[in-house]
Amino acid sequence: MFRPITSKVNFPHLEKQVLAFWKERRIFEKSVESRKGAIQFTLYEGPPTANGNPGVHHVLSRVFKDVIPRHRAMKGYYVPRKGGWDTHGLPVELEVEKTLGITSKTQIEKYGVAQFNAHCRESVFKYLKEWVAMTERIGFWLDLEHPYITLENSYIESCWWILKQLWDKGLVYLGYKVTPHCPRCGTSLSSHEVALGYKDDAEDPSAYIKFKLIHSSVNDFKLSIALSGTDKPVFLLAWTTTPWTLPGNTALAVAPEVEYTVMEGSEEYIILASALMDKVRLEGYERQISVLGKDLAGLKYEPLFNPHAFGVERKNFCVGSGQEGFSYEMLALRPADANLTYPVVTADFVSMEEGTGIVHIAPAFGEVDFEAGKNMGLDFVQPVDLEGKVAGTYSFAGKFVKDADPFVLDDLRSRGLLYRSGRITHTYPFCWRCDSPLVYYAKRSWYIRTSLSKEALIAGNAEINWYPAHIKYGRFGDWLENNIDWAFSRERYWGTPLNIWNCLKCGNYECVGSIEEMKSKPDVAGLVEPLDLHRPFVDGITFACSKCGGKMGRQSEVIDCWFDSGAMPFAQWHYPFENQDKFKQSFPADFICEAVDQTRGWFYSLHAISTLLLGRPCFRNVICLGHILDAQGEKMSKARGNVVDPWLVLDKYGADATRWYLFTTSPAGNVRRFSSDMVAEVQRNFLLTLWNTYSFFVLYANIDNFDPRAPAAPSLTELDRWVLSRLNELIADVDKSLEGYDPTTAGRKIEAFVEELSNWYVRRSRRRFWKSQSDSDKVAAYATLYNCLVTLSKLLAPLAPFVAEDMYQNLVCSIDSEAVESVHLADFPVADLGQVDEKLVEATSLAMTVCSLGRAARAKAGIKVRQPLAKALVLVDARSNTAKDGLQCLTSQIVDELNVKEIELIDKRVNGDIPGYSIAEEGDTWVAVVTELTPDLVAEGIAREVVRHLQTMRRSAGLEIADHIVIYYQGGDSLNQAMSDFADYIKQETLSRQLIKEPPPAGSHIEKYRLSGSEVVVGIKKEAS
RNA sequence: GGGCCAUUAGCUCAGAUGGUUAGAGCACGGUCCUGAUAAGACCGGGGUCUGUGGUUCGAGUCCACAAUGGCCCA
Repeated sequence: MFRPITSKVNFPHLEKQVLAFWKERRIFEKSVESRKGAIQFTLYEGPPTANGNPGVHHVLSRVFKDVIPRHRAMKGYYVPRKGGWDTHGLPVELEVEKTLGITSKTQIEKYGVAQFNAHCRESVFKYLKEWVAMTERIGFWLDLEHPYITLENSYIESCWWILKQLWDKGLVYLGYKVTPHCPRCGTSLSSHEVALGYKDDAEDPSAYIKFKLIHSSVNDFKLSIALSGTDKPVFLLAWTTTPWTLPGNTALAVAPEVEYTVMEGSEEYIILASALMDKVRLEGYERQISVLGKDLAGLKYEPLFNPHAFGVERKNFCVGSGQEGFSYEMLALRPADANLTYPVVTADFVSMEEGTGIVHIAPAFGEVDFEAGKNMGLDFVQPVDLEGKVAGTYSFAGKFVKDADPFVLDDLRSRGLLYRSGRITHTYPFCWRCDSPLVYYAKRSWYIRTSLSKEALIAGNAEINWYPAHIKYGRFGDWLENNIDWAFSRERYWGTPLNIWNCLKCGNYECVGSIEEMKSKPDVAGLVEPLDLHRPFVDGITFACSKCGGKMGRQSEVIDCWFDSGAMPFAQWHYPFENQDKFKQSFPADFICEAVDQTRGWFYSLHAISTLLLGRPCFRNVICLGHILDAQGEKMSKARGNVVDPWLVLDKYGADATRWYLFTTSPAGNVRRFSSDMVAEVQRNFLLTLWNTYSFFVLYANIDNFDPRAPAAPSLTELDRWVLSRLNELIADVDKSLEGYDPTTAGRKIEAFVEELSNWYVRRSRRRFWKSQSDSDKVAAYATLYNCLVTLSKLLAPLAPFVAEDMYQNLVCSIDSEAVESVHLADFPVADLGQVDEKLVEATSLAMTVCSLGRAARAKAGIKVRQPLAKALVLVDARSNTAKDGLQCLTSQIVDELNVKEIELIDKRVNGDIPGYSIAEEGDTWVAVVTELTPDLVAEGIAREVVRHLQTMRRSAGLEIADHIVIYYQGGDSLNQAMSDFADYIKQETLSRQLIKEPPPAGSHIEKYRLSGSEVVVGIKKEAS
């Protein structure tokens, strides 16, 4: 006996039982351990940043992370799955700042770093609970009992080791980086934060500035001819929206191959790009000559503000060097120079879209400017402090930069250096917290020299399979092609502390690669036991400089948390300090999976660290998921209030429905809209169809005491052979799709099969299950359907693990004590291609079309299917004998389905209407049904009508399917005729022993209705058994 | 401003390598079927395949440009 199945299933309830079963029997652990010794298949878990409650998008990535390993485990691989948690980083700090009501670094330091970090640690563990609960509920099998946690000393130590390796290879250096800086908060913002604060309607000055050329620097022939013998000053015209940056100007840039024009006015010459003359609208000037941008290169001009005259330092870029090849960028002080000039340079970033074609460069502000300054050895002048106030002795000194703008312009105007000024609205970033305009500011930062390994990064990427494929040479490939060094230090508190110490006496830098190394340094002091490798505790650790014996203190920065997560292939095992074997077995990963935003996040940090350290990639296959939007296509955000809580969906529809929806509704890489209505649809359309097929089987198999262990009856019908053919095709398709990291196609194929299984195989087989004699045909039907359902449970297991488990437990474990105790411990099905009969599949598909047309033909004539008809004429592709032959074998199925006495396959098309026939056609297929009814056919129709009523009555009387009844009836001639002519048929169909032509006795279930124009009374009574 | 992806019915999605009349599910209206079904069948309404050019005998499909949305970066 199988456990009886109700058709009214509650999936969330069922899933909780399955979860309890897995937990109690430790099925996950067994699914891993039972394959020990087999080839390993490795998943790297991209650690979730545990700084908030998990959302639907986290469910998405976690179910995709789950399905592939489940499949591989069933295929016989050893698939350990180590969980992990990303616990460091700015997001965690921000969350804590919010709860503490703190908004700046100064406040954090005042509050106390130790206490602040203690909050961070606590905050992270608070969310871990939520994450564990969600992970378990959705059936993501992951070892959460032994996860790696990035805040643990062992993890940090591995990170230190990695950095030391890179240090020893000369890949770590100190440089400058232009970062978006909030002058009010006094801190840099991450790119993510900057993205939060762009405003499209920021209003700023739009000023055209005149830079006075040093006449003697003109060496171009054309230019010198044009300007010879004149005393009129020559100006280069540049445009800016940030006048406050002008004191930092140290160069002007032109586009080398673009034409520039010298315009002559009454008092002066002005040079600008020819293409922009109309936009700038110089009035009262005449065109003199034209030259190319490169002809202007090398010209010198007078600074607008000579920094030396205003008490501001002038520096330039150079390279310093330290211990063992360690080098760093530095800015060296330049001597005061009253006759200072700045150069005109060429650059490819000069745009002809706006401005004058001559770009003002201030290397202290703006990344492009800074890079230009570094590459071309320009001067560096920083006239603004970190609070955004102008330094020095300018007339506008002490003012906030934006407030200084009008004063800068006034100053220039008074000296005749402002050509024109106005206002402009454009896009500009503001601090998302305090709304201050951001200032791009060059700051010191530690770098990893990834650009040196660009070729290796690109070569490694060639070995990785990306799903979808376009990421490989698209978003990720482009990112690698444009690789720049990784600025990995952060001036923050909660993170892996930077393991670089600096000698306060001689300036020497040393990188510490392990706890032991640190402890064994000469004169080490400040160690606090138990050791906590976080700030502020590591900040106090000092030791003696290996060069001069001076005191070394730690650089105060922490390491970018992307470095933490990218280090996980090593650090999750505390490699190389422990677990060297485990590391080797699990490197590289076969599979990783995250959303597309990780191309520059985790995908990159993994790839960069692995390539720099070992020269090869650390993952072979990667599914790169699209993002989830709300039902309207809007991004989900707390501010919009459109975030879907995954628990609502999980509680209402269950994890299988949610998983199935996420797998099948659109390809993994697509952006997708999430709506719980769609999850409901998946449940109705797929899961319930599957469930009903399963419960149908159990219902009848129990009535007939079907035993799948009995020797199979080999008398398979065409219908059985068809469904087994489809089943084996399905096995091959699903296996291939999952091997190819495509759960979407796998799920869709299963859906199509379940639809056919339910609506063709079971529909067409009902009579075989229902008939009273237990012959070999019936056994064949049971065996076939059983085979389909058991196989389905295994095919479903990776995708919908809960319902698969329930089916397997009931269909297999309940009757076979030898069977493995869970479907997830079973072997994945292997297709038997010998059972695939393509011709039969094709013929059946044709038969389905014929039935569909036959029903249409009946509908046109207004004849219900219950009314038998004498004959249907069928014409299939006239040229194809195979189609006709194939159909010939299936006529019994068509006869049944169309309720006709006979099918005639004809060879020639009949054109036009034929009297007495109703016709429907589609493509090459043509079906006509005879509409004429004989008295016999009418009587049979009535009999079927009666049966249908009786069946409904049985159900509404609450009888069991196998209960026997007695029938009482009264009615007109047509009823009497049908009851006597078709007595056997009626008795068999309705399980009745007697048909009694009398009024129903008391206690019968009675119905009155009209049949063929006369009133009938029918009663049924359960027969005492 | 740059890059990548997407755009097919009211909604969610299919539509190798270009080839008859562009499909499915949901939703809607009607009819039918049914002792597994919360389902199913048939019919119907609903499409300038985002737009504009181009290549071709032929374009939803290939190319260019544009629009809208999303993501990443400025």
